[in-house]
Amino acid sequence: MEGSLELAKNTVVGLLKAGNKAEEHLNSTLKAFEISLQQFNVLRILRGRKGKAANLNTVQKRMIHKMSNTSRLIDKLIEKKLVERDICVENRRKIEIFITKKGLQVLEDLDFKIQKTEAEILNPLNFDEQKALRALINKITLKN
Amino acid sequence: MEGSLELAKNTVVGLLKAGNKAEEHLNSTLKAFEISLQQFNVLRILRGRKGKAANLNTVQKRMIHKMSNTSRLIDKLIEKKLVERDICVENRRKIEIFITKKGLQVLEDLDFKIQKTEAEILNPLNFDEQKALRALINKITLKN
DNA sequence: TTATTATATTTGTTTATACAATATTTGTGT
DNA sequence: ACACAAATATTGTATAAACAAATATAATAA
Repeated sequence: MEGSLELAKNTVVGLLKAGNKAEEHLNSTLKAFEISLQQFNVLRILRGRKGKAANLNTVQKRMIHKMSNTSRLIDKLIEKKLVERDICVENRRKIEIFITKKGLQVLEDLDFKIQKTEAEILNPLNFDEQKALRALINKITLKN
Repeated sequence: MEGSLELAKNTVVGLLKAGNKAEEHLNSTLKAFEISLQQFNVLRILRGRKGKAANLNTVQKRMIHKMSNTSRLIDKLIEKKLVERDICVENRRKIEIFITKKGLQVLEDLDFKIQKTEAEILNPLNFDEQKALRALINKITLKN
């Protein structure tokens, strides 16, 4: 019988490698657009809010990486005119971040390419296997 | 019925988040030992060779991250006297990397703590689920 | 009101990473 | 032997990340 320690070790290492491989793959797709995976992810988070503003905290919580310096990431997106930042009037400690039309346009241009990349990453898995994988991963990620 | 595009997107994002979460968890365990996950992983690769030397290429291929600059990572490990580097006599382009006794000792000190961390990461999954996860992940990682 | 604490974001600094360019050695073809 | 290409590792440089400290505002308590 297989040792559970060995299994856990292999599973964790595999998880890290799979995650990194996916990240590299996505980054190489994004490179032509001069946008990082992090930046792309923030744009998608903002688009998902359908016009509603997001403050830094909200964005940070949904980000892939922990990233204590999301401020600077937002700065980059502002430079590129993909998002805008306002000070929140009800609570001047907070900021409100919006995606711009240009940002939405960039996302639209990227959508298909990213879909293709995602499909390539998961290509060795059929539909049911993908569902199984997502379910297992969610168990890990959503706890706590 | 669920769209396969949506499934793929969620699965990939989940994979990235799970990988990063695991990485953060491991890094925080390693932090007390002033060793990074990358460095730890290289040490484990070298230990796995049981005395045989490894050249940079070999190490690189087994690393979690792609890392074009493994040289400098090795430099750090040498500074800490955890590994040694020689020029390969048969092919002077290559180098030979060994783990030192001190390196092995550090790994031994870490083994239990890392096992515990790995167990914590996978804690929401039972044995069979871990096996299923590993199998799915291997399919993704080992292709190509 | 004033001092204290908590919240939200930004900035400084150190370290790590990505990417490209540069050696250095070996292999190949002429 | 020589020129040229391939393999292997290292280094330079720009960008990103981690971590801690600082700033600014708001909430609370005395």
